[in-house]
Parts: sequence; structure tokens; C-alpha cells
Amino acid sequence: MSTGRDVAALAGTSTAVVSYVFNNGPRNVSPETKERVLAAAAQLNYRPNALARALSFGRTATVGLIVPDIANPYFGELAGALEDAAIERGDLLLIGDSRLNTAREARHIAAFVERRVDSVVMVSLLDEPDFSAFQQASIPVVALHPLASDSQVSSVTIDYEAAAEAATSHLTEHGFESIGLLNGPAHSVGADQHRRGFLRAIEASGREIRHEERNSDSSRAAASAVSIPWLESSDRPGAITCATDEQANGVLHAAYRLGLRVPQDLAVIGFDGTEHSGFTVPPLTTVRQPIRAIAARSIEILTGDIAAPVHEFAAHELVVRDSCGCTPSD
Amino acid sequence: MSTGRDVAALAGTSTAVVSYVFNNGPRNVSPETKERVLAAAAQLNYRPNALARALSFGRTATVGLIVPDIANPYFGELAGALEDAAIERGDLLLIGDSRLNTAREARHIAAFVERRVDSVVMVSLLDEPDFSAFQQASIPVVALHPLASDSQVSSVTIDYEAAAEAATSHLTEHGFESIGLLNGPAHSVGADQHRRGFLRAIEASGREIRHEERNSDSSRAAASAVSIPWLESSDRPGAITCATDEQANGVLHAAYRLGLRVPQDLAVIGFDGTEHSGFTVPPLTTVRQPIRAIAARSIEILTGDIAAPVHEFAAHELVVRDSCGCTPSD
DNA sequence: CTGAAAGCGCTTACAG
DNA sequence: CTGAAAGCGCTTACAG
Repeated sequence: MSTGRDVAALAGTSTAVVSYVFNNGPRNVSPETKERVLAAAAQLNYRPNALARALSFGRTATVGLIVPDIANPYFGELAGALEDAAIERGDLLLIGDSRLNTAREARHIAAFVERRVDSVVMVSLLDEPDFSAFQQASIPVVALHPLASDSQVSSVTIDYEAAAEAATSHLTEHGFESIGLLNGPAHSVGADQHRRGFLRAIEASGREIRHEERNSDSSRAAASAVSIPWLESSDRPGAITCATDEQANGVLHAAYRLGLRVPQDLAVIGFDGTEHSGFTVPPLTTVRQPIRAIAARSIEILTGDIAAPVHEFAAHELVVRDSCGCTPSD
Repeated sequence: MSTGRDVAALAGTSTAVVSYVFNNGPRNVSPETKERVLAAAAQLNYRPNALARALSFGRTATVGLIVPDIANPYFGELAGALEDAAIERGDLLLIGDSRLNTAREARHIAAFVERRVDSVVMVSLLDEPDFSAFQQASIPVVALHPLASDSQVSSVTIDYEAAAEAATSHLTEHGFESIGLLNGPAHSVGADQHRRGFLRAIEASGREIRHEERNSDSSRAAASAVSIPWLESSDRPGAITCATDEQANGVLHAAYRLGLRVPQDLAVIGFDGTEHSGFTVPPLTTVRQPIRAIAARSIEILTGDIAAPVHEFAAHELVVRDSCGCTPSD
């Protein structure tokens, strides 16, 4: 590929001027020279080398995103929203997919540090992720899930505990006497918050409600595999609330396999509220996370110069659809 | 962050030796020196700057991937498989999400060229994408969809036409007299192949089969919006075969909304065959693309030195599940 | 307004 | 086995 030097030579000027033209500064260039440079660049198909630029400029114009599983539409939507927010600022979004594998997650962290991303948005698999590599490299991070309150890393997240409580309360208020929680595995991110919110709602009901927690990875297959024996048991719950929409999809599938009707035989509530959740059969009652707002705010935090780590909450919303059997009006 | 120079100074040696140590070559380093370098690097939290490395090495160890919509689980799975294949070779996968927007797609192409990815895997939104920027930069590309046979770019893809024919034939063989094709929009990638395969199967049946094509974007919402009036019409088809699983999900949702039972009142067939397709309600009959094989072969082609562009076909497979109403055994 | 030169942090012939 | 130096392709003070 041709370089700035080639362009300068063809245009009869210096590489400095080529740079000024392509960056609209920091020095002025006469209109005639500018035109010659542009013509030469076009003729040579010149594309500035972003690596060289980043090396001397000290900024890569890149924000890294690490997610547990990009095939989960929630993270797909999140990536899309972040890309919109990043592109608006002229930055590129680099996506690292952990594939539900903590070793892979660690590898992405290392790769991002080596590539000197300017900042990172992180959804970890773990409830206590290791951010030290980013901190040593002074790369600002915002996590999109709850963090210890003394964490040196910022976070933007809904209040998982309150959201899980809202979902469960919806069920208790509609008279369910036996409710299951399909939670993520122990030490998975948010699992503690889901459990606490769930239990808080059960208690708050003031009634004797049978309740039980089971756990699966956040995948349809895993959730379905856990749900089938659960729903086959004689004392199966009348409602199951899940830690993710993916798991709720697995429950829906398990119910179908067993010939249970949703919501008549089993109520199901999801969590995340992607666009997809409106198109399941039946459409899913779920807790919606404000993905676009979270994405936009994350980028704001990362690009502003905020000294101390901030821990912000975004508003969640219970979206009532068919899968829980409670019509929106009551 | 500390640099190789800092490490060299602390270890009492030169930057060349630091480089030899971190790259295991190309020159030998005495065990004692090596140990001093490693100790110094650890003490300083040294992380080689991948940008500087790439600039002098002439290789970024990066493969770019451009997909229409990362929230579509098919592309999510694809990204995962490609990342596995790339990481195995020590490369990083850079994902660009076009978000169903051709301007965004063009922007990613430019960004990848500027960042000097070593190679790219591309799923375009268009049936005749513009690869010229990659060609000018001598960046090898493999497309994962049909291309004009004289294309200078390689492709690895299933035979869309044969696959669409297989899906439709399954329907004609099971006696359907009225079949719809929910295809992508005109000029969307693969739309022509889907149509040809569909029509070929109708013809091959030797019967008078009513058939009709309608079109939507590859999203559940769009497919559902198109399907609802279609299924409300008095002459609605008895079966619909779709260009993607996402669209099939939209059809499933539309049927649910209208109180039509699948498969009793309407048979549905998808296309792509992600893991998710096994967990819809009812589980989806679909054409499975061998994602992992396609991903692995793409990386092979890109990293081998193949002079001429190759156009390879991968084997598809019709996966019969509940949504078409034909039991696997007949 | 423009050019020659140093510097970003690496790698790698070139000497020793 | 090791070091001094050039070079990758940019940007940006520094002179003029």
C-alpha cells in the first residue's frame, strides 16, 4: 500500500502537510496544496495506517467490549448499541467473546491491553473479575454488572436485586403458591443479587410460598436440561422466574417437550428484555434492561474525564406479556 | 505503561534482547539474561505494545469479520466459531456489525483497511458487495455467501439454491398444495438463490402447487409484520419456508398471534440451523449450515497462501423437527 | 503556509 | 550471545 511519503512525493510536498490535510489540522494548508494532496491520495488509493497513527498519536480510537457470549441476543443488542455510541465519537468497537469460558475472558483482557484500547466495557462471567491488567495500563473500565462498592472500576447497571424482586413480586401478587428461580451458577455474575431479590419478594408477600432455586448456564440447552426433570417432578412449581431470557427460552422449550401449556400450566418470566423476548411463543414477560441508555452512558463515562469510579444505576422495567398469564391490565 | 526500553534498562541489556526474549527469537539469549529480562518485565508489568509490534513486523495478527447483524444468533455462532479458529493460530478476531445497514458495512470495510487487518471474513448485506478497498490493500477476503463465479474474492458457502430446494421439496413431498417463501429483500444476499431453489422444487413436484414469495428483513419483528396480513388472508399458504431462522421465528410468532397452530394449521421451515433453532416452540425444521466447518475452512484459506480465488461449497443438512409436521421417520 | 527532523515502541539486519 | 542503529508510517513541535 502507498504511504504518506508516496503521496507527499507525488503532490510535491512533505509528509507533514499530508498529515495536516488528512486530519484537518493542526496547521492550515493552502487550498491549492490541499487539492494536490487529495488528488495524489486518490490516485494512489492512499489509506492512512491507523497503527502508525495510533502509535504517534497515543490513542487508538478503539473501545473494547468483553461479553460472556455474543450468540446471546442480549449481548448482541448491547454490542450494537455500544457500536452506535462509539461510532458517533469516531471510535471503533472491538468485541471480545468469552464464550462462557473464563480462560477466554482472561485472554481477551490481555489482548486488549496489548492492543492499547482506549477504554473498555466489560460484562464478566465472574462476580469478582480481575481488572488489574487494565488498571496497570491505566485503561478506564466500566462494568455493566454489580461490583463491590469499593471497586476501583466504574459500573453502570440496573439494580439486579430490585429487578429480580419486581419479577417475583409480580408472581406472588398474582397468587402463585409455588415459585421457582432458575438462577445462574454459583459465582456467576449477578447470581447473588437475583437470589436476594427473589427471596425478598417471597418474604414480602407475607404468605407461605414454596420456593426453590435451581441453576444453569445462560444457554437454552442448559436451561432446558435442568428444567425437564424439575417440571417432571410431582411438586413442580407453578411459576419459574429466570436470571436471563435465554434461560426462560429453555424453560419454554422444556414445557413444550412435556406438553405443559404456558401460561396455563406454568408461568415463566425472563430477564434482560431483548427485542427477541417479544417474539417467543408465547411472548415473554421479562425485566427489560435499558440497553441503549446503558450503552450511551458507559461511553460517556469512559470518554469524559471522571476521576473517581462511579457506580450508577439504570432503571429497569417489568414488561408483562403472555408467558406469566397475568394480563397487563390487572 | 513501561516500554521495552524501560525493561532493558532495568535488566541491564538492550531492547533487542528484550524483543528476542518476548518473541523466543529470532536470536538466542543466554538463560541468565533471559531471566533478568523476565524479572524486570514482571516487576514493571511490561506488556509489549501490539501496535508498535505490528508496525515493524508488518502483520497485525488480526482477522476481521463483518456480519449483517450480530444480534442474529447465526452470526453470533459464526463469530464464536471463527474466534476459536483464529485464536488457535494466535490471531485476534475483530468483529464489525453492519446492523442491517449498508453504510455501516462500508464503514467497517474502511476501518479494517486502515487498521490493516491481515485478512477478512465477510458476510455482506448485498449480493454484489464492493471489495475493491480490500483488493487495493491486498487484504485477502473470503465471503461466506454466493458470489459471481468470476469474483476475485474467495467464497465458502453452502449451495443456497440446493438447500432451499431441499427445504421446499420436503414440503411438496409431504403433500402441501400451497407453499409460501418468506425471502429476504430484493438484492439481499442469497435472495436469488433462495427463489430459484424454491421454484425448482415446486416444478420438480410435477403438481400444481400454489406458491407465493413475500419479503422481509432478516429480523423477527419484520418477518412477523409481513406474516400477519399474509396469514390473515383467505388464501393463506399451508406452509411457509423462510430464508433465515430469524424470519421463521417471526412467522411462528405471527401464527401464535393469530391463534394458528404450528404445524397443524401452518407448517414452518427455517434456514441456518443455529443451536437456537432447536429450542423454539415448536422446535424448528431448518436447513443447517455447518458453521464450524465453514469457519475453520475460511481461516485455512486465508492463512494458507492460495493464489487464485477459490469457490468452495460446504454440505448443508435438512434437520426435521416439529414445526413442519412431518415426523422424521416418514 | 510549508519542510526537515525527532519521536511513538517495537523488530531485525548489521557488527562485534 | 549481545548492542547500536535503522526502519515501520504516522504526528507534531521547531524553524523558516
